[in-house]
Amino acid sequence: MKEAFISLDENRQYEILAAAMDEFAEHGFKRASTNRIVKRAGMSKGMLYYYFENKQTLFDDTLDFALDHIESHMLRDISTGTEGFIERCARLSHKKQVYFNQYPEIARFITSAYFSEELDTDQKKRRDYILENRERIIFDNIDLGRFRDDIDHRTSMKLIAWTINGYTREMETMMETEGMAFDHFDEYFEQFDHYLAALRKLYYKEEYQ
Amino acid sequence: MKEAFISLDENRQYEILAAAMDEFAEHGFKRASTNRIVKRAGMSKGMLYYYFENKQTLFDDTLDFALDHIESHMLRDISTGTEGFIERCARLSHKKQVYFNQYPEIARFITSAYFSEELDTDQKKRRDYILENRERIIFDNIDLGRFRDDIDHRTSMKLIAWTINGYTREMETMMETEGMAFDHFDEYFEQFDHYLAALRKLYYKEEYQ
DNA sequence: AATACAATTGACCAGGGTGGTCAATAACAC
DNA sequence: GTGTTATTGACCACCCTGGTCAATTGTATT
Repeated sequence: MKEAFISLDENRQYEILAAAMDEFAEHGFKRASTNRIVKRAGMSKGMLYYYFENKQTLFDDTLDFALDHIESHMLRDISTGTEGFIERCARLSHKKQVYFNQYPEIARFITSAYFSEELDTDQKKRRDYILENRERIIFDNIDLGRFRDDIDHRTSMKLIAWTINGYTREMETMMETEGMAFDHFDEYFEQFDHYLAALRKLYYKEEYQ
Repeated sequence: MKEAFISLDENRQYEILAAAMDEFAEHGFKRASTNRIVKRAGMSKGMLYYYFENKQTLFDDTLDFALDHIESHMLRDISTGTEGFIERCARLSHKKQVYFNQYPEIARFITSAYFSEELDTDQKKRRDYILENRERIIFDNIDLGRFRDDIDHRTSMKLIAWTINGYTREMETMMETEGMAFDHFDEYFEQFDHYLAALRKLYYKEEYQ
C-alpha cells in the first residue's frame, strides 16, 4: 500500500479493493490473477504495481482492510444490555444480514479466508479473534428467566440459534439467486417478525410472549 | 468413457472418478487441471486419455455418474408413509448426512455443480430435477394433526426444517474441521434424539410428544 | 510556453502450467 | 515367439502468470 493508493479517492480505493476481494474470494491467493483484478477494477496492469508492492502485499493489505471494516462497521454498537435470547439472536442476525447485504464482496472474501490455509499465523490469529467475538457476545447477559422451564435452557438456545440462522440463510440465497428487490424487503421484515413471534410462543413463558 | 475404463475394476473406477470430482469441485471445469487429476488418481497422463476422450467428456461422464449415484443410493427407499413432520425431516436429514459422510467427494462435486454456470442446458435440467425431488417429497403425506393448533402449521414446518438443517450443518462442519471419530458417532445420535424430543415437546400436541 | 513531476498505459519478459499426443515399453495370453 | 492390450512420461504448441519499464499523458507552477 503505497502513498499513491492512500491519497486516492475513498470510493476508488474501495472499488479496487473490492475487485481484489472478489478475485481472491473466488480463486484463493495462489490462483488469483492480477490480470483479472486489474480488469475487474478497470485499470491498467501498471497501476496495480504503482499502488501495491506485489501480489502478496496486495493480499495482506486487502485482508487488513476487510478485517478492519468488519470490526468497525459490523461489530460496533453491539451493546450487551440484558435481553431475551430470541431478541439477541435476531438482532445479531439482522446486523450481519444488513452488513453482508451492503458489502457482499467483503462477506465473500472473509468467508473464503475463513477456510483458507494460505494465511500466515498472524493473519489466522487476527481472523479468528475478530470472528469469534460474535460467538462470545451471543450468550452474554441473557435473561434466562424468559425460557419455559420444561426444556433445558441450553437446548432452547441451540434450537433457536439454528432456526434463526436457517431463516437468514434462506433469505441470503433467495436474494442471491433472484436478486431481491427493495419492495420485497418490507415483506422480509414482516415475515421475520412473524417467525420471531412464533418462536417466543414456543420457547418463552406466557408472560414473556 | 471408453471400454477400457468400463472394463476396469469398480473400485478403481470410483477412485479415478473421485479424483476428478475432487478436482472439478475445487476449481470448476475450466480451471480444473488434468495433470492434478492424474496425480490424485495415481496414474499417468496417458491413461486418462486411454480411458476418456478428453477433458469435456471426462466431466460429462463424471457428472452423469454422480447424479446416477445420488439417485440410486440416496433417493431410493424414501418411502412416503404418513408420519409427523419432525420425523420426516429427521429421516431425510439423516439419510443425507449418512450419504454425504460416506461419499464426500460426490457431495462436494454436486454441491459445486449446483452453483456452476459451466453446465449445458441438459445437464442443468437433470441436476435440478434430481435435487428438487427431495424438496417435493418433504411435504408429502404429513400428519398435520400432530401440530399444536395455536401456531400455523406452515410456520411450524418452516421453523422445524430450519432447526434440523442447522443441526446437521453444524455436525457437518464439526466433522470436517475436527475429523470426527467413530466414538463420537454414538454421541451424535444421542444428541440428535435429545433435540428431536425437545422439538416434539415444542411443536406437537401433548398426546404426540 | 516551458518546465517539472505525478499519473497512467500496455507491450514485453522469462517461467511455468495447459490439454492432449505418441513412440516406447511392459504385461500378459497363447 | 508373436500378437494384443495396458501403461508410461517426455514432449508439443499454446496460454497465462507476476512483474517491469520506457513511453506517454495530465496537471500544476513558473
